[in-house]
Amino acid sequence: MDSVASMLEGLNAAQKAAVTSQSSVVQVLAPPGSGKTKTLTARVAYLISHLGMHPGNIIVCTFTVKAAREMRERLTALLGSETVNKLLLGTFHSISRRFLVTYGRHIQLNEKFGIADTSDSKSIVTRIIKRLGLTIDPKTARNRISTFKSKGTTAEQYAEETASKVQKRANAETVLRNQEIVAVYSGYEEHLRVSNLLDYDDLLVKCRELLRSHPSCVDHIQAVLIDEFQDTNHIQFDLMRRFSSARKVVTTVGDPDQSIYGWRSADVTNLKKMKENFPDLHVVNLEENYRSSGAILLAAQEIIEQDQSRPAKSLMPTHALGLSPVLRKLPRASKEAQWIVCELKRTIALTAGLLNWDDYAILLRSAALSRLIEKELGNHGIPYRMVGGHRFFDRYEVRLLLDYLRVIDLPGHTDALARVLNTPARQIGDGTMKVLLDEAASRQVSLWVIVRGIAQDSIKLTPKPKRSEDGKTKMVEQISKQAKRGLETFFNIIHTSRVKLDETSDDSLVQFIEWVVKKIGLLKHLKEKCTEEEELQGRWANVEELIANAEEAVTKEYEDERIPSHEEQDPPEPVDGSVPRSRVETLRKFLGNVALSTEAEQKEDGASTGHVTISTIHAAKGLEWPFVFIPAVYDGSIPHSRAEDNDEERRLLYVAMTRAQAMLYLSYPDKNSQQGATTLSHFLSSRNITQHFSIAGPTVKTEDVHEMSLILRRECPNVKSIAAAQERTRPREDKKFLKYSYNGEDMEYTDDDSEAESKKRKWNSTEGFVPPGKRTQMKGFDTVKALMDQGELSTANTTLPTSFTSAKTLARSADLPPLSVPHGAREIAPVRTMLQASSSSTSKPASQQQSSIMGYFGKKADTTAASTSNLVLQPLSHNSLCPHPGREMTEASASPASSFASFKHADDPSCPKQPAPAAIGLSRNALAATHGPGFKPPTIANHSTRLPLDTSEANQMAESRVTKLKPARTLHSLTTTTTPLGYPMNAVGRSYGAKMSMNGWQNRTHK
DNA sequence: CGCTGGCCCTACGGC
DNA sequence: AGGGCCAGCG
Ligand SMILES: Nc1ncnc2c1ncn2[C@@H]1O[C@H](COP(=O)(O)OP(=O)(O)OP(=O)(O)O)[C@@H](O)[C@H]1O
Repeated sequence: MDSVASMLEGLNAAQKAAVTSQSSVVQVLAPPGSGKTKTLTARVAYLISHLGMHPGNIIVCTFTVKAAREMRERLTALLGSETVNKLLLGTFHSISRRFLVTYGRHIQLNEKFGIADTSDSKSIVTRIIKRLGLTIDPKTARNRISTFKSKGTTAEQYAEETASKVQKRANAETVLRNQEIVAVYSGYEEHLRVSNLLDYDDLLVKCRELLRSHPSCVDHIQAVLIDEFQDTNHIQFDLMRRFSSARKVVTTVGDPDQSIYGWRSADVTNLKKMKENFPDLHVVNLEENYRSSGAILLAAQEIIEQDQSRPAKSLMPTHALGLSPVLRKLPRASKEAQWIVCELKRTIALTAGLLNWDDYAILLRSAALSRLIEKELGNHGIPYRMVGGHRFFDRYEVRLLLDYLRVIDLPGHTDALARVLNTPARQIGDGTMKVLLDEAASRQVSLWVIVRGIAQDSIKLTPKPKRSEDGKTKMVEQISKQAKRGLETFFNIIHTSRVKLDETSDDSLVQFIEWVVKKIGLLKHLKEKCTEEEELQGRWANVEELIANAEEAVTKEYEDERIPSHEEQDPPEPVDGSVPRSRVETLRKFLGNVALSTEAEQKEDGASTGHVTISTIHAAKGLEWPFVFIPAVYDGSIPHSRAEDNDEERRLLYVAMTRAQAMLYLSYPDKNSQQGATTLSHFLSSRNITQHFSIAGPTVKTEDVHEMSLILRRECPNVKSIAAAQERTRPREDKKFLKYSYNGEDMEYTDDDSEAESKKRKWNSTEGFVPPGKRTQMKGFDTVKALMDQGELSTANTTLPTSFTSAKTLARSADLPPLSVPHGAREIAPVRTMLQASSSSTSKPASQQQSSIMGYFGKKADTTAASTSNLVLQPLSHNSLCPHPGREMTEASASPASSFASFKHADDPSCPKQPAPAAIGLSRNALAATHGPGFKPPTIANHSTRLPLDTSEANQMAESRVTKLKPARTLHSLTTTTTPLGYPMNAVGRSYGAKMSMNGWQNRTHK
């Protein structure tokens, strides 16, 4: 079938196996960047176009709103928007919400329910704690309650548990605390119930309740697909089972190493529970990484392998080693921000149009770290966007308007009501508020009923006796005249708005909101609040953005509120898709979307140059960028001082690093914002790690740009424009505060010619940066080059610096099997052999080499390791240096344009027979392999047929490289062959990748 | 009693 | 940046 073929285009064999699996339950377990999401997407397409499933009968769950958006885009490219809009696609929460809106009445749920967001929950909990005079911290209480809910423990169950503990005379203090929690928990649940609110956990809990008692709601569901399964919690697992109960067709993808949501009860063991629940589970592992450069992966791999409990797993780069990642120390956070921006501007200029601002991301452990960076970006007029963290919908002015809308929709929403009742000020202060709330409590009605009653004079509060100054007592109204007037004003706003909302009219939701804004006098209120014009502008712009967002939310064709049941699943062509539902419903849908999305979706204005993304690491999950900066990598920030799970913090760093495609920068300030001295994150401080980093950013030579274009699969700017860019760009080198990184002096490097030297500096964990002259111990990235540079190619000549006392290290490398080869390696052993063999051509000291390779493949040796490992030390023949025979090799060596490495030889007599052609060839090959036999690797020559780049120019480019460019950068390509980075997958009979076993994953998930 | 302004504290992560 | 708290004023 042609459509299937096109659907499978660009997938490797293992991915295809997962996509086309005839097994009903498929689980893809694979490392970052291996194409899990891509596979899941293709599987959806396969289920629809090959197996003929109806898109309306397929549930696709992602973990974040952003991921859902990304998935929607990818699917739309495959299937077209009409099909994709019918899918039940979204987060667990949004899908659950839709089921509850549609069928909630079956479980006595008022389907007009509102959603209690974080600040609602917080204020409810705080109020209860105050009312009961408890001592527990509201945030702790809220977290505990959420944990109970997501594990399925109800308030009653927990109360019983606690009671039984009391009888067992458990620790008195804990019992007391638990009793407080019991009280808050039940009070909280009660409050939600009477306000007709569901909190985030309730959406899942209630949906499960619905499906438990009415499984027929999902009778029509033919397939369930779930991304990022490692971050699902107990209830979500159960929901997955129930969603799929009719056909039991499930596809999940996940990676235990990327589990970063344990703090909200995500449970990695859900991965292993799949096997228990679905014995005929088909497990597919993917091993090739298509995202990142080899150097980035080496560094990231080294990080994750610090986790001792983690089994070794393989992760094969498909790209060349690429540019060395950077780890940089700066004097202060403000300087760190300056350096980042400087480096941003330098690299975007030097890459001559290869990149735009969209290609940069700055990933943060906590959102608060963004402020200095935002300021600096603003100073330089660089467009940026903050994702995650401090939320747009939590801004004062946005929140205020939203709360009004929520009260209009649901006057029983007491918390929202309490927040807006006296904003803008209406003489309804604390005193009045207390009177109103007490009255509501004693009458057992909502606050709204009291407000309405007083405003309409149907409720009159009896005056209370009060002692005046002269000692006499007299009767005083509980509600002052001014307060009463305020209540009337407020009631009027809500009431008339509500009437307007209900009446049939052609007005859109946007017009309605604008009307409400006027009615509130929001602009006037903001004018009074803001002291500066600029602030007002900003806040008003936010209000406008919210309104624009409402328009968008409503015009979205997908996410019909109600889930079409199976009878009506293929409804006759809608008379007119735009027939509006009632405006109340539209408003409710908008408010629901708001509560379930972190950020307002923003439209890009016109033809822009894109924007830099600033994001929390959590929110960056599943995404990728060509250039990634991770500032503030110091202890206390990451791992965060309040984090409970150190391993999870490490995985967080791993996730952040593996977002990068071509270039990765880590940095930290010497002093944190409170002037306290910081230390480099202990995840990064060991020599094993720092060896993977350089101190300064790349020089960005022509060949670097070319290599980046290969990694990014983009067309490479031509030589002329790159040269011109280099001519233009100032500064050309990354030297801002470089000296500080080197010796801790708070001074800026000015223009001088010592960069070349400083560029060679590498990290040393104990001494900071070691000047190149003193450095003798090097591994990994720069080893080969350095050894060549220094002519130190034998063990004897390589002395270890004292800071790197090596007895232990050497022992370690000697004791352990020298190479751990992943399970699947057997299939590609001949190739690997060549690669390993070639690596010894540099006569690197065996111990160094081993630990470097081991570091890549994991500490725990595989059983296959021993046999293969011997090969490392085998002598090699020149032939064996060619890892990809046939056409590829011929091309690589014959066409000057196809390999930079080949020029290295012409140029550099110090390495007469380096296996350099393999380097670029590797990445080319990898590309070719993933694109099938017909694929032409994007060499310059090929570009000339596709680009408006004429042959003479191409020749020029090739020539310029031969004659003019100093091929310093071939180093990294060369190094590619010294570690088993990637392998030419089309060189051997190719059952690579597809392994239907749990492999290394098994160990972890069966713990 | 309520409003306003100023001060300090405090910020992990997100559906 | 926002919330809580206090002082001073209407
Ligand atoms: N077979 C392939 N050939 C070429 N590129 C691929 C292939 N599979 C995936 N990619 C690319 O690799 C990148 C990462 O893919 P994807 O986001 O699906 O990985 P992932 O496993 O979901 O990563 P993560 O675990 O970080 O979410 C994407 O740019 C994707 O287009």
